Amino acid sequence: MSDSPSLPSTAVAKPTHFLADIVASDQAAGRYEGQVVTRFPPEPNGYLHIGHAKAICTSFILGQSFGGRCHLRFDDTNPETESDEFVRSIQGDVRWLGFDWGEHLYFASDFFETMFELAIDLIERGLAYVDSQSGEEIRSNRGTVTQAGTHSPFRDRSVAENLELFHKMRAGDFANGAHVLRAKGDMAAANMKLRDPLLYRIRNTPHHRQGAKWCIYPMYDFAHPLEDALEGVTHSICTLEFENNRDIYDWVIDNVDQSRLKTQPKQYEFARLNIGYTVMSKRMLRQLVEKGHVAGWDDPRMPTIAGMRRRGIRPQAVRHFVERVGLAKANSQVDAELLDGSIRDDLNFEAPRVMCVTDPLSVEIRNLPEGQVEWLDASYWPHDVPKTGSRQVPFTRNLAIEREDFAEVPPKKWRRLSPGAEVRLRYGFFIRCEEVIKGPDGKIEKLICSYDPKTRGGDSADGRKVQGTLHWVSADKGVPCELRVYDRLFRVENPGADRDFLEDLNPENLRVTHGIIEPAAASSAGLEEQRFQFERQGYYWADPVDSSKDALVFNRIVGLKSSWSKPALKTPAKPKAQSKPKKQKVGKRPELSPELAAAAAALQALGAPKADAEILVSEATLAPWFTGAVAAGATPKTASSLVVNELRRAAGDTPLDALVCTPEQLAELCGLLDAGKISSKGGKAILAVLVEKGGSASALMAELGLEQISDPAVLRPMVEKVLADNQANVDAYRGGQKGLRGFFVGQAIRATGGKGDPKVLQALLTELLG
RNA sequence: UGGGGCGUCGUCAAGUGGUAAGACACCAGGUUUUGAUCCUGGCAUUCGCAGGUUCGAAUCCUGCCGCCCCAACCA
Repeated sequence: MSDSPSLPSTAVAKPTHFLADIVASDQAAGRYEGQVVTRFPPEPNGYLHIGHAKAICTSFILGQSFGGRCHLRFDDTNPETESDEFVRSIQGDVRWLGFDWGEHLYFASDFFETMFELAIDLIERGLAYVDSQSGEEIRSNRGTVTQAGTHSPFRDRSVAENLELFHKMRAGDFANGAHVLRAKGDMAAANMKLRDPLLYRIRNTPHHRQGAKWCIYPMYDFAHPLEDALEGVTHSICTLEFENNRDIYDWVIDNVDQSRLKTQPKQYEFARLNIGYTVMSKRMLRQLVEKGHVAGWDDPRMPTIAGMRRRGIRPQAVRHFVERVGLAKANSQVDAELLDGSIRDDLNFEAPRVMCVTDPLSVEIRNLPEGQVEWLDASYWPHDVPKTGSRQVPFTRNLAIEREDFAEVPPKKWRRLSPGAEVRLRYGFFIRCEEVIKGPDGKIEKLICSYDPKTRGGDSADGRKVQGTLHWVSADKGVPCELRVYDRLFRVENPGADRDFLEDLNPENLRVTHGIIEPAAASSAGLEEQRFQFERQGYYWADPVDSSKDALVFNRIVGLKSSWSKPALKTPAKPKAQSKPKKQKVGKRPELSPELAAAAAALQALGAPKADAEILVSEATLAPWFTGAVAAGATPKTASSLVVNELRRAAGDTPLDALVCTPEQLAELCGLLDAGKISSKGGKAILAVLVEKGGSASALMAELGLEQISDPAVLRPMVEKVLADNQANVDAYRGGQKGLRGFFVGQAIRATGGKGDPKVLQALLTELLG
């Protein structure tokens, strides 16, 4: 679009999901003059969460990758819950994710005047009326899912009266709820949303952007399509629960004054994101904050964008996660592990490795004199991260190691420290534990160790091996710090499924410890959003709110994956593959009514198989095709099969009694099929043309070149060539990979230009492949 | 219950009549001064179930089963 050069469209890879298919085909068909405009339309009444991130990424990337754009629009049509605070936080969150709406920032409220005019126009054309029923009356007169609603007694008010009332509504002459504006829909519609949907309601409440200008506000179903159309949106993407609203969306677009609309957008729905062990609903998130279960909307345990940001997750990780999750229409719940994995993948190449002991146990190096400092060079990066850089780490007499890295009685396969054992201190020396000092309560207070000066850097001169490598920090030179280790917010995968969701809260979703960090890391913590990997512990960064130079506070962003856990604490793995119940009860096929049964029997008498006959009588337009074709000489079985299995699909949206072809033409096609002149595939190709244009089946066969080749002598060399050209697959097939059969059939059919008789081809293949 | 959707590996998800992609998880080996990373290999004879059509069906037809959404003056 010429007026919007703001979004670089080249950098974004094209997605491959179903919405991308729709956009691509719209562009190919030249709809919207090839333009693609999407929008992200949050209501400013809460903070954005990771579910919104999916919607944001989807809409922005879809727009950008097809050379279009994506708008940010605030759907602020309900003044009672909305505020500027949310407008600001949402903008910040979208920007943080890396998206830019350029000049295309909109507010539904900026369109209020236009919407009002459009509503007036609807009233003038008799398509909307002012209803003065109470809310309760409106509800009860709407009917139920199985019963039609009843018309409002006010439905037939004159245009003049409607106009007058609506203007008075706007003027503030009425109390909340006194009147509403409704569209004249269909009170008997199966889709409840179409039963005279509400367009406007009275709300004597000031609006966060419009002030006291309005006291009537448009409803979502009226406002949303208009916002889209007024902005020039082409593809309006939302979540599955709006599927039922699509009909009104279209109604509004179709019935409103067309000259005011920039585009005629269409709505498409995708499945919202769900993740295990957390909640995503605004209501539940608000409760967590308001009841103090978390410290705020940006608490690092929250699935909010603000929470993730404060936790230290980078937007790149979120975007990668959304990409991995995919996009479809099936309700689903993503494994929480996928998010963690995405965060680790991102940080693995971003975070320099440093050492921090999160739960210190004192170690005294007996043979290193007090005051002596061995400075050791330590790389910031492991061998497989292509980055360079290192720092000096002090090794002194008093050290700290992780309390859980020592076991007085080591379990099997223990690769850490234990009495008498030797381990390597990373980048440092080998040490051996010689003495364990306990306090009066029996708790281990200190380990007395010796170090081997000849192992400086971590390699022994004599080639002796050590059972493991531990991270450590000099207690003399290290810096104390607070560590906040976050775990899953909830202890069950589906919070609230069996009880109040608050009872499912994980009591250990935050563990605070006091540790010690090496000096080099301490001095760069908090600088330029510095993230670290604390070796063998996880990824951390300084909390942006609570950490300071004098009092370091680190958030654990995500732990490292570990294939080791203490046997006693080993978390029970997910219940292993409880394979689904293979059998399920099969339902009964409903009985045919006596009339239909008689009709079916008559068709059976004509030669139709029983199952086909029952289907043929199920729709009035179906049976004539069968009887007509049989009357024209078609074999009953072929005719019924064609009508039942193929005709309707080939007809598409065209009613069967409006097709241009005739039962006689169908009969001719049956004859070709029966005579083996064409394959079933060729028959379908002909049928597709027949329903569109009609004509002679045999003429079409000649025209389309579909006449079947059935002579084995002609086909054999072609099949032989296919096998010769695919020797590797032949070997694999003979080696037992029988699935390749389909590959050969496909190849053989292609080799014959689609004309080879599949039956003969199959026989040849059987013979030649053995 | 009427209507609208959706069922493909433990979890997501491609595939629309011709070899059941890929990712995460998992398992087994290898590298490793992080029990991490990385590398290699394995991981759906079968697509909710049952019939039918077809040389050939996850894909077409019929029926059934299961889950989600809709009866706010919320969005």
